[in-house]
Amino acid sequence: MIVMNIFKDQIIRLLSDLVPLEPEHIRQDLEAPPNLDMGNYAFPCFKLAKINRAAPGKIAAQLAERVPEDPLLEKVEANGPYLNFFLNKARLAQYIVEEVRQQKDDYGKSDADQGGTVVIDFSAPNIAKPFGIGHLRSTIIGNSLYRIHKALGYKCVGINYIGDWGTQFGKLIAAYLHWGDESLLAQDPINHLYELYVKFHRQAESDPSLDDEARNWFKKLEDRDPQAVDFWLRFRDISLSEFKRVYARLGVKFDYWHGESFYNEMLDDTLEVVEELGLLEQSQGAWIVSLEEEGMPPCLLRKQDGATLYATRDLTAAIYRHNTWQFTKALYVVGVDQTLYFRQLFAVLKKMGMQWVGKCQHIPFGMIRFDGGKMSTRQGSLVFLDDVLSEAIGRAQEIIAEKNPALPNREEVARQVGVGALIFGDLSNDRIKDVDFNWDQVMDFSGETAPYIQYAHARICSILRKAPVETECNLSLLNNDPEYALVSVLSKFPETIVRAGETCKPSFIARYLIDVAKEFSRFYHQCPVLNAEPQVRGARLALIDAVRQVLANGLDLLGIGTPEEM
RNA sequence: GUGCCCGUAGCUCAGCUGGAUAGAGCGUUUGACUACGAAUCAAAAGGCCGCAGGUUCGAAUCCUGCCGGGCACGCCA
Repeated sequence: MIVMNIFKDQIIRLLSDLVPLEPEHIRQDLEAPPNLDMGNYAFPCFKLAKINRAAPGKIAAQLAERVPEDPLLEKVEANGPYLNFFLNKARLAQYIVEEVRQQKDDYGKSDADQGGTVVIDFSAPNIAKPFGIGHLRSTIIGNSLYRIHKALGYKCVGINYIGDWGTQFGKLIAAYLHWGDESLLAQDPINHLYELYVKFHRQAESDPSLDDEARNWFKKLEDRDPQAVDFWLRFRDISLSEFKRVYARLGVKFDYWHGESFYNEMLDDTLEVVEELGLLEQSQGAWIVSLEEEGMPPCLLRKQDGATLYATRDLTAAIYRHNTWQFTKALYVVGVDQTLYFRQLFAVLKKMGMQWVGKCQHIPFGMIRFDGGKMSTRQGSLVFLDDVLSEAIGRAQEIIAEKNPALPNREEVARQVGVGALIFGDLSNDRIKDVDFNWDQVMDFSGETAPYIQYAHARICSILRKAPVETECNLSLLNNDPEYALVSVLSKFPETIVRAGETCKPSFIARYLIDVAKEFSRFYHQCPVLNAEPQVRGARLALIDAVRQVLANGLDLLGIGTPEEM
């Protein structure tokens, strides 16, 4: 039960007695005024104006007269064409603060086991390449969506669909055989593989025979050539252990590490089914599914040389996942550049009669560019995620050394703050937008950032260490402006999570947390807690405890830690 | 060339599915630490919401056309 609905439902009840509209209709029209001194809810009277053929302002004024007094409402006022409802501040404070403090970690969440299973495919780094900041977006957006859906009562399955198969391994093997160095590989595996990968692409521009060589090696790999498999296993292990280190720093976990190679044994079955359905046709030596009717280019499932493609594996993976989890939603957190590809993939599934394809959704995000250009592994213009993490954490350490040198547990706090800043910087903007990677911005911990929110949280913890929350307190004393603004913003947490889940946009949570932290900072500067008179002090302690809880719950949904001191 | 996405303050971005005077942060200028942590707060300056039409009582938001940028478009993933 969401406490805020008590107020909203009551307003709808009062209005539906006075107005010729269905309650659901009223609920839809009810909106939030642009700012608090216009009330908590506003009912626009334009539609009524049409029905009654009267000026909306006049209707609002008449309604204001006729709305009966109610203990939940302080007042109801007409403001132009709007009917504004002001909630009883004392009641609001009591209900909200009480609710947050009772539900604790669960405040804002929906009832468990309501929505079935959501499978989330995210991160999916390519094992032949280093972990660049390009993969950061999928990783943290997916991680947050996982947490948000869990909060909304879904069971979640997080899958890291590692790119551990494909032509790029042929390239890597070919490159290693040409220029590889055993001792370098042992010493600094990631960098060596990266150099090989870059060199391969540079050389292949002038020497196309390298590409043939690479394709050849991949074909051998698919045919289980022992030497090829041996290389593959080695490169895979090196990359995997490196990735796991990065995920640990980021604080990201997965339920399954089913990479592309996981589906190898099932690919023939998939192709067989496609063929039996009469969808497979040969074209220019390759095997394709035509999507002409759908107005799209064909989907390639087998190359001329017989090797499989990304789509073959993705098709198989989708079917496997549906068979295994019977998901109600399957989210693919993958860049916008693959939009057409996913439309093709889903179209093929549909042609195959997989009705559940409607539950599959591509969750696209914009590209990261660097110095104006697209970041490219091939050209070697890659920013390593690990380096970015180190820089951000280092920056946090510097600030701690300067401001709070006695801080216990400095290492972990610096990680939470530095990594938090990085994550928040990404999640706070609409995921569809391209982002320009900018060191200054990443290193700026002031303003609308995770450290700002964490700082508000730490300040609250600091006060609560000095004076724990009292068991009995009179929350109806919370009725001045800053207190009221804080209570109001706290009340919006549950609906914010719902919205973030429905749209798969964690940015709504991030923006919301800025609002909360900002209201708290205002309150903090205007309203003393420890030195307030005893009654008020008790109520304010409870209030800030609720704020602390919401900040922590919200940051957790973004995958950001909340240190008690920083 | 075709299709999809983006265009809001000097910079980075919000703007709640069409509603009230278009909002933040950074940067700039100016104030506030012997009240609970100044990674903070308060205030000022800063806008033809890319351009032009259209729909509507009402448009940054929806439609059309243009301009600018990005991405994708058969043997990569």
